[in-house]
Amino acid sequence: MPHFSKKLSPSNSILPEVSQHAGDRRIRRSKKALKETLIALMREHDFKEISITELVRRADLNRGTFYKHYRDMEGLLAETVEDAISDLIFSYREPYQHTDSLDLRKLTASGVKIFEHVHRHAAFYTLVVESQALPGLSDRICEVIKDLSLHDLELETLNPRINHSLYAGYQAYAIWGMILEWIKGGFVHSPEYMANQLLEYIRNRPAGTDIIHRSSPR
Amino acid sequence: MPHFSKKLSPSNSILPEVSQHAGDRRIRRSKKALKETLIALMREHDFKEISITELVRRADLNRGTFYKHYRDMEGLLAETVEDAISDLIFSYREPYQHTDSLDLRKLTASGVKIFEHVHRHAAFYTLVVESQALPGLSDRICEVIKDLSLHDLELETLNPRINHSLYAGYQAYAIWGMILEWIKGGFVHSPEYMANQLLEYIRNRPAGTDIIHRSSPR
DNA sequence: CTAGATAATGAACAATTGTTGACTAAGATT
DNA sequence: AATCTTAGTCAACAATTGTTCATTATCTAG
Repeated sequence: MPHFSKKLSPSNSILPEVSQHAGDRRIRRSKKALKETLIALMREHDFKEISITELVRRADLNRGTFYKHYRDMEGLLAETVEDAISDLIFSYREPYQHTDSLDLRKLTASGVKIFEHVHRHAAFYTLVVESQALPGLSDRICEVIKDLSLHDLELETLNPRINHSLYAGYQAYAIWGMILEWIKGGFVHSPEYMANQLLEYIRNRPAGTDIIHRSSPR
Repeated sequence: MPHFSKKLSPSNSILPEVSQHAGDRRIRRSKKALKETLIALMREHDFKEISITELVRRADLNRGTFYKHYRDMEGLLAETVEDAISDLIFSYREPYQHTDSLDLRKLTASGVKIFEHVHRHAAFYTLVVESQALPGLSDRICEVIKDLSLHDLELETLNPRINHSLYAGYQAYAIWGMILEWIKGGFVHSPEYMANQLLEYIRNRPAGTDIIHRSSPR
């Protein structure tokens, strides 16, 4: 392991540690340095204020190195986000080995995994969301959630009156909406609480929505 | 009903025609020119490619004029989006005069108005969403939907196990998820269809979500 | 209509951006 | 270990950005 500057934490634990699939060690080193420095700078200034010149100066890299790998600042942030996404996808796929045939369990198991993923990278998500910077972060994440949950739900949703792609968008963004509230609230709830809430929202409908089937409760 | 086919309409009907509350006519003129030119340029290049220099050249304004009103390109786009938001808020508030006490009606009446708003500005929403540019457009719109629907739903949602702010985020982003699918699909559905789908999603739960209470229906 | 206010202009300015080419250093492959 | 490949460096470049200032044009208040 080569020399790290002692200024900040020696290993930046915010970064999801992915996209190390580049063959060349030099590329890995440079990209990692750029991502870590970006995160560090985002803790000090708004994303908008960070200049590429300052970034590479802090990362102790030549400016040309940045442009060799990224088109612009958004490109770097996008790849940093993509690293988190990879972990999300991995986390999401996992629980399916040990689910039984109950659709509800499947859905909430997925939900739990998503919430756990976000919670694991809480510092990262907080930073990115609060930095206004989101280069389509919401959209990218929802795209993933949508694809993943569409894959599950379209087979289960028997009601022929329901438009599947619209419903997938509905569900995916709904979950993301919960996550945003969670983030903005500073993660005061546990991932399990979040999953239980999701379950609650799907299972129980707000007052007045069950007009048609309402009967006397015991 | 916006006209799509023609290349460049003489008066750019995409712009929601708001934020004209600035007292000085010169400011109104400049801002309007900048917004219209921005829209025009976004039909040609990606948002990222548009330079302020080119913008003001096309708008026949001095570059200093731009900086007098906006911090940067995102600022201009943000205000353009804000104009649409104003119309959304207005549209949303409207239907509440003639709703009865049924919460479901209230909710779908709100939904209808939101869908109608988006449909009215279809060209605008398509442009902004497809331009990747969204300076937090999703977030801004959902913020509005959330505030508006939270105002309605928190009083109606009797279930004490439901976290209201989380639920508001859930509902707001869910609607936005539907809208995004709608936009990306090229508005093949009518606003009424969208509202009916929303109703369907809230009223009917997907198969398997009613496990616990499932018993012989009677 | 006049006078004060201020938006718009035009010109400078340092700084940053995005790109290029020649050169050096490091890693991958046999 | 030798060598082919390519990442990283350095310097230069035009272009754009963001800012300032004096001047002119236009608006609003009275």
